[in-house]
Amino acid sequence: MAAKRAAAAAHGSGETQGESIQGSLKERGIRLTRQRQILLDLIDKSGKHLDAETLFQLAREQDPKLNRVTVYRTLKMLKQGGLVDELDLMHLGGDQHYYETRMKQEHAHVICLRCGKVEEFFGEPLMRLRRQVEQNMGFHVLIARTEIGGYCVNCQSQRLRELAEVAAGPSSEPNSGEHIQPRQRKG
Amino acid sequence: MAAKRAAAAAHGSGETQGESIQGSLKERGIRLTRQRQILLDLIDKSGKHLDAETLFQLAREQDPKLNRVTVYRTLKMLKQGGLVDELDLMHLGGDQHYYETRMKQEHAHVICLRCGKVEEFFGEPLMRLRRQVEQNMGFHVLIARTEIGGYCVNCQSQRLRELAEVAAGPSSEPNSGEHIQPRQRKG
DNA sequence: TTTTTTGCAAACAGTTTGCAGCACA
DNA sequence: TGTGCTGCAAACTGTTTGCAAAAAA
Repeated sequence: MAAKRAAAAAHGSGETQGESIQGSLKERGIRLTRQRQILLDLIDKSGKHLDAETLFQLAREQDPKLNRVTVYRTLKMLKQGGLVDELDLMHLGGDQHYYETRMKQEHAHVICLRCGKVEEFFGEPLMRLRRQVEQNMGFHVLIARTEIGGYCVNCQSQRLRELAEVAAGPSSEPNSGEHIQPRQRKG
Repeated sequence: MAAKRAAAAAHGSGETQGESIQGSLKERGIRLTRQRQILLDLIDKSGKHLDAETLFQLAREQDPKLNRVTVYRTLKMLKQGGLVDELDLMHLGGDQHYYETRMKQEHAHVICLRCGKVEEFFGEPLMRLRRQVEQNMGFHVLIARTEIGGYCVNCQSQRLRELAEVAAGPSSEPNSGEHIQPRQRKG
């Protein structure tokens, strides 16, 4: 996988939460091209965590000429501008990155290592953690990322069921919601 | 060839964690080859977060024939065996992964995006978070990873100083401790 | 001897770069 | 109309795989 430089970009820390990504870009004098419009729309609307390739596939449905490279460049721009956050989601689906708009409240990502379901956890421990790091270490926090891997409720009971009826085939009905699929290489 | 040395004895790091990695492996019936011995020693001793390439370079000093692939395979094995944790450290140094032994207490990694210093934060918010995720969501947590990016105390004052004396050259004395260097590509 | 494990070369995934031409402000 | 943006091809990084030879148990 490729290397990317995690440039210490100037994330405007106390930013006004109400603005759309599009608005923010315009303010920064960044051109709002057709391609970018498509990509921003997708990122903005899709509640899911998209990776570059998925985003590319979706974008191509609207503009078949749109190039993969443009997706990467746009994502990089948004990341450096502090408009999207980059996630790894425990690398369950491979080594690609996932993106979400940065407008939301701070949260952890809770990933089921069995079914790939991704849930978000909001709560005071996260604020507390941030505050403590800032106070105890004098650190100025710009980005915080928490990812938790394990087994979701469904998969836990699922597993018990499977252990019980050893002979039966897989009858698992996956949870609703967002899932990333554990990736396996060729071979 | 150099015989195997039961290195479990003396590791100068004052931690008597109970089990050594080597011990755990033996229990699992995994062969303790010369190469693995070297790699395990390095991972165990080095307090730092090593990536595969660095580990490879260090290992090669002891055994010039040792191959990069062996490093990856060993790391994969250790990861799957739950003996080491895989970190991203905010991708500051690129997209490679970093590794640390899993024996320690749960902690967050706090990375300065300017000087690359990596510090560890231990504290109750982390336990609290884990507990809440388990209780509120019925989730069974296996791995938790928190990475925080921002500016360390030194770099904050450093920045002020730089803004003040615009003309002067870089006089920054980096912090002591572990640093990863923000990487830039060719070109 | 039997079963792993290694080394080597080559493939692979995800991402980035260089450059000529196109398009937005 | 000029500067920024796009598409294309090709490079690049980090990692994995297939297979024969080497080394543990």
